[in-house]
Amino acid sequence: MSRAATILAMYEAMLAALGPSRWWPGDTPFEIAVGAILTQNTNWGNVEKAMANLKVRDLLSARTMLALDPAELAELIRPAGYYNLKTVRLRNFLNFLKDEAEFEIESLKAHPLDELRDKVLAVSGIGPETADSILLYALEMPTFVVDAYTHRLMRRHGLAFEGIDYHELRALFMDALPEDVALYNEFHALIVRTGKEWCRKQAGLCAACPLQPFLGQ
DNA sequence: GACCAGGCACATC
DNA sequence: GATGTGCATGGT
Repeated sequence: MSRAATILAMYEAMLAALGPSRWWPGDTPFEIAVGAILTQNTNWGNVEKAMANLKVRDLLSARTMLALDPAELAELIRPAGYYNLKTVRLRNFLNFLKDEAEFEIESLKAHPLDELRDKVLAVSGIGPETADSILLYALEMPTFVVDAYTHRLMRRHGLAFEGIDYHELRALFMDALPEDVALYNEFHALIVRTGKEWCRKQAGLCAACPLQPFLGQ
């Protein structure tokens, strides 16, 4: 089987085992973008606590959050960890939304994908995974999200060389798959869900993992 | 108490 | 250009 065919077959296997994901967890494009920043190297459960702090105070809008005292914002997002750092990163992104979109995140959709991706990546604190998460899940633009689970999965299955970087791994998926927002969305979600369930950092591969049959291909 | 979780920027060599 | 380090909470 070609690598592209294997990748598609792995997708089908994960989908059959887990069912559709309905990602990203978040009600609005702005909420999704905030979650993408807060979840950097952090358990999603902690992010939910921070999001709840913002939501219950009705602060979940770009204009409102930028007007907040940074120290207050930091206290609200504290459960998400790295809260001082993430306060700076969030504010960098909020200023970007103000300058580039007059606080209307969805207006960013008017930009061509590659151009917008470069602009978002230029925001300090937004790296490739966060940028792609925002573009794919908040703005529904066709870019593939690579994360630690994706690296681990592809390495363990011998589908990517050791030390492959973000850009190369993203290209590997985008070359193998048709350009399809819904497919990219579901694929990344399934990789994360599969990783959480069966493929933690130090765990061996579990026989029950839907991807077990693909080992060694 | 150690390890882990949907990264990123920056320092240093 | 590669490698190391700081950032921090909460669950297992």
